[in-house]
Order: sequence, then C-alpha cells, then structure tokens
Amino acid sequence: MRTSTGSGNIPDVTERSQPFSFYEQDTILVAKNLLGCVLVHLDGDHTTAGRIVETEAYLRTDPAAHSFHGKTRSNSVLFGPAGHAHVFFVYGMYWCMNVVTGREGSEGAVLLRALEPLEGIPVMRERRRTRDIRLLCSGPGRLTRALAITGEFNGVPLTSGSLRIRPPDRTATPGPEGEGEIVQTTRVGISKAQEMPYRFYLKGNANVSRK
DNA sequence: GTACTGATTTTCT
DNA sequence: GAAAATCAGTACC
Repeated sequence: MRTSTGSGNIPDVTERSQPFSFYEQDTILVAKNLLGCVLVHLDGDHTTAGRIVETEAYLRTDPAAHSFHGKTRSNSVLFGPAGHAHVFFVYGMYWCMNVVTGREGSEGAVLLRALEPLEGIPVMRERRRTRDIRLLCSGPGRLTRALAITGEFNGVPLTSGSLRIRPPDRTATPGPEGEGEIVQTTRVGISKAQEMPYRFYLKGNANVSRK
C-alpha cells in the first residue's frame, strides 16, 4: 500500500520490521526466532528479500566468536547496541552478515547462513550468475551477494533504512515429515575452538547450506 | 554422490 | 606473514 504520488521508486516506509527489543534477548533465542523472518534490502526497482532458514549463534564467551579476543576495527559493531548489522569480509572474496544481539556490550551475534528467495529473484540470478533457486542464497557468502549486501551496511540499524528484517510472513505449519521444525546442530567452518550446537535451520527446506 | 583444492584480500600479530 | 564464521570447480567413486 503505497501512498506516494512520486516516481514509485521510494522505499516503502511502512515496511514492518522487528523492533530493537526483538534483538535484545538471549543470543540463542534470537537465532531461533530469526528463522522464518524475512531479510529485505529495499533498493528501488532492485529490491530483494528472502526468508531466513538457517542461522548460527556466536556468544561473546565463545572462542569461535570474532568478539572473543576484544574489540578491533573490523568487529567494533559487535560491541554496540543490538539490532544492527555487522558485515565482515572473509577469505578475500565474500561478505558475511551478522545481527548484533543481547544487551549493549554484553552478548553476541547471529550469523545469517541461508535464505529462501522471495522477492527480486531475477536480480539475484544476475548477481549470482546461476539459475538454480536453491543456490541463490544457500550460504552466508551467497546471500550477501544475492542481496547486494557489502561493507557499506556495516553498523546500520535493521529497524529502519534500506536493510531490514521483518516478522514471518506466514505462521510455521510443520508438514507431515516435520518440515518447518527447527533443527539444532553444530556450526560450520569453525577453525578455532570446538564446534558447538549453535546452528539452527528449518527442517526439510531446500535452501539451507547443508543438511 | 563425496572429497579435495585454488582463488583472493583484508586484518591483525 | 598467516589466518580467515566461503565458494566453485575438478577429480574420482
């Protein structure tokens, strides 16, 4: 429902988004609650969005967390208020996106690992150079590329502005095989510390990065 | 289907 | 100088 009489390219400011209080909870809880929410990049005619189907939690007290060894230039956002994006560069090629959680200066972050593409799929296909829907956003480096999320979004609030997370579109309706239930398992790609069961994904979803 | 490897660059030690 | 919360391509079964 757009009321603008202008060009039509103005981002819809009525776009619902999760409030800061959503993120100011226990990191593990936020990681689970983010499943089913929708990550939206409002970008005029190139708006892209996807349903979050896979996340990982990183606690401040965890040796695998980027914030564990203290504040540095690249991780300073993790030490700020919850509900903001932390975007970081890995392996010389890829961007990954965290959501800052917990109370200011105390908690951790949730890594977004996979989305189910919802809007702007043609644009995603161009950016990702693949046609397979399942490969568009099924990985932390893939989803940032599909939604054109780069370091310029580091530190932005997710409650307003062009990058947002909105509540689930549909209520979870677990299928006959338990499809849509939350599966809890170990994290991926951890090279420090031992893997912890802080990875969550929606059972049976074709877009998760690993089963 | 699984397994291994190279790409590529920022950041901190 | 080494490491890094990854991915795509190749080889092989």
